[in-house]
Amino acid sequence: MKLEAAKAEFIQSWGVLGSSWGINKAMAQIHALLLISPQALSAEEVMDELKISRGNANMNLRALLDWGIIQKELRIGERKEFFKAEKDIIELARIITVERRKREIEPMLKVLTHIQDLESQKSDDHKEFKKVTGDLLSFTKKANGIMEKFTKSDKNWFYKLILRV
Amino acid sequence: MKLEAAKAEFIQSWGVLGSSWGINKAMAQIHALLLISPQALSAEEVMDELKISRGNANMNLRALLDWGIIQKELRIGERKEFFKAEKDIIELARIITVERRKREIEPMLKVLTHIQDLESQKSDDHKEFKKVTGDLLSFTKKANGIMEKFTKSDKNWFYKLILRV
DNA sequence: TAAAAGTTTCAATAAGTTTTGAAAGAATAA
DNA sequence: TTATTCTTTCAAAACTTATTGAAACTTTTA
Repeated sequence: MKLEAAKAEFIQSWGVLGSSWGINKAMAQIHALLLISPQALSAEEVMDELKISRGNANMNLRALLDWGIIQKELRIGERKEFFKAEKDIIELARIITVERRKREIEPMLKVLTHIQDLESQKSDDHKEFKKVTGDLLSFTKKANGIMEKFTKSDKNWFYKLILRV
Repeated sequence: MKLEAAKAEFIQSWGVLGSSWGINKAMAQIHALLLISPQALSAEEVMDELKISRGNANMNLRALLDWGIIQKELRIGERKEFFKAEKDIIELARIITVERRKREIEPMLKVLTHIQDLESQKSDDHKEFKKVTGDLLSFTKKANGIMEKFTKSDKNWFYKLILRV
């Protein structure tokens, strides 16, 4: 397989896979492109490589910056901004875990905690509701704990975990 | 807080949260409704409770069946089909893990494995590409292994893991 | 067999999301 | 200051996905 073909396949697939995680195609493809690029790229270069518009590139580069998985690079003597991706996969996983915990797990914990505070009643409905949402809350707390641990531990924690699991 | 209000909040929030995981609102809400319902519900009842159309209810009930997180229940003497959700949260997590591994991790492993087979070259581009996609592959394999372990272990594995982590 | 009770399908429409490209805004250089 | 280079914004268009509701289909009952 030729390098160019492999790159194209990687970028395309990243776009498709991204969708199943609720990440839009352009965002996933920009990320893939920056991941495999040895140097930081300008917005212009991203647009050209992926054949997307200026607005689209700008918007999704900002979203990636916002997630913290790419960074701006400024070069002295150059007016343009360049963008480079976090290449350390464990660090990437860590950042994504931090963000998903913040954006998805925390709101879930908030809702589940809020609805625990129920006027007492002894109907089946009430019992079932308490039981299921209580179980869900306790499970979510545990998953949350593992995620937090992972994000706060050193780089090898994950690999050590695998050996033990 | 009154039970009815808590139920409504849970169902609404499940719908919203679902979206961030790429699950459509109706599907997430039907799941939430069945989760907290002590008895199995008919398509009719789901439509009424959630104010959605017959087609929508049917389509999303089938999607949930397809995921394996709800089941049909047939009652003797009744022509209607009833639907009930898996209530055991660990079992629910297990099923979701099995499916996501199949639908998301496996295609990713396939792509990453496929693009490893590269014509040799010694450009920076080539080196960076091999390194990043190789790292990604090795990380994904490890994550895949953990997921597989979880799905094949007994119910307490997850809780035991938490104590050790 | 016909009627009744239910389920499934699907074309049309609605709703939501992404993308574009032109215009406005900033920052630097001349 | 003005021109130049780059970034950001945003309304419109394109595209995608979800939803509806009527019609077709299936199964059971009488």
